[in-house]
Amino acid sequence: MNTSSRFVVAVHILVAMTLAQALRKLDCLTSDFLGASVNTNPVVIRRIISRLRKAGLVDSQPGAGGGSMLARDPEHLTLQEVYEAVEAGDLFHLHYSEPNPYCPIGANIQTALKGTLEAAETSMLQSLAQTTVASIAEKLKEPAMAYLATQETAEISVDQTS
Amino acid sequence: MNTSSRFVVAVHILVAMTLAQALRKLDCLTSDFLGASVNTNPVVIRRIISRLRKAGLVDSQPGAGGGSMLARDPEHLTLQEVYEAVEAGDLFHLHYSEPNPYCPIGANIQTALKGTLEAAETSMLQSLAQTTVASIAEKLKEPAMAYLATQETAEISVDQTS
DNA sequence: TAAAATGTAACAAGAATAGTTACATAAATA
DNA sequence: TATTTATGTAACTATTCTTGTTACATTTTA
Repeated sequence: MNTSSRFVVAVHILVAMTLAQALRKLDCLTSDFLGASVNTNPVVIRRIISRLRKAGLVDSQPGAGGGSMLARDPEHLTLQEVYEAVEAGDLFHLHYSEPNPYCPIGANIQTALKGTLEAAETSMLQSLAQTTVASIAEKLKEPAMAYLATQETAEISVDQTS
Repeated sequence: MNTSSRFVVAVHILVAMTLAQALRKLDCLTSDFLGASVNTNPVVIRRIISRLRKAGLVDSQPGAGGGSMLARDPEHLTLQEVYEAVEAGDLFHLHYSEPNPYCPIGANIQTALKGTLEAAETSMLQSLAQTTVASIAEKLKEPAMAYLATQETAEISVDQTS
């Protein structure tokens, strides 16, 4: 009755990259860093990034100083594309076992429902297409800037005590 | 990434009831009969009917001659109502473990996404609301009538041989 | 009272997701 | 060149959800 959490985590990752780029000019974020933000294992992050990379939404760089970064302008990257990159298959499950082909209902129900189910999935995707990664990042810009300010203060105080 | 098959099976059940009522004036269908049409165990049918009953879409009658029947006019029963009767919870999963509350992204991403996710789910439901159980049943009327004709012929031939 | 239904608990099987460890590979740097 | 720091991915476990199945109490009709 629901999607995996991959979609929401994928948006989280892309928003983090958008803000890192906009606020700190960071070109790469590591799966360790992203795992700490999402609160999961770095391998879970790398698996989702792997799907985003295959869809052309991010690039990755192995080795020291590496990580992943946006491959697309977040202003023109919609949540529909993110959804399609990380969620596989149709939204609606059909019957697990094929319905009885000798029953006139069983033999025809899936064909009869096809159009309705496709239209419903398309409506959902068109709704997601109205939102961009940049627009979500914009909502988080304020708290992110406030956070960075405290971080820089903390760094200074660390410098002072060392 | 998808719903359970309960939704499609629920529509199957309701369409069967609609056609039984329209073509044969049958007031009740048993879970055995429906299980044979859907191609699953009768208990699976009874579990789905249990949800439909709690939502007020069908009535059931225990005992000999019992079964289940529509409690609503199929002309005004939409697939949105069927979906909501058998699928629980939100369409989109949020993070499994709460994202890091000390990260400005982790602390705010769910709130920032809420509106978009709700709008997408609502779009899907509004699309399902455009289709009634009766309109799906109408598509199956032709094959169902053809099937009943062969069944009656078979019954007659059985009568003749007995 | 017997037969034919439902309702539901209990348990097994299967699939998908997420979490974890491990390790090969790649790139930067000392 | 060797070390460090990343990614990529395989393998395995745990959890959750769904479905399938058996069993049995309960209800209704005949």
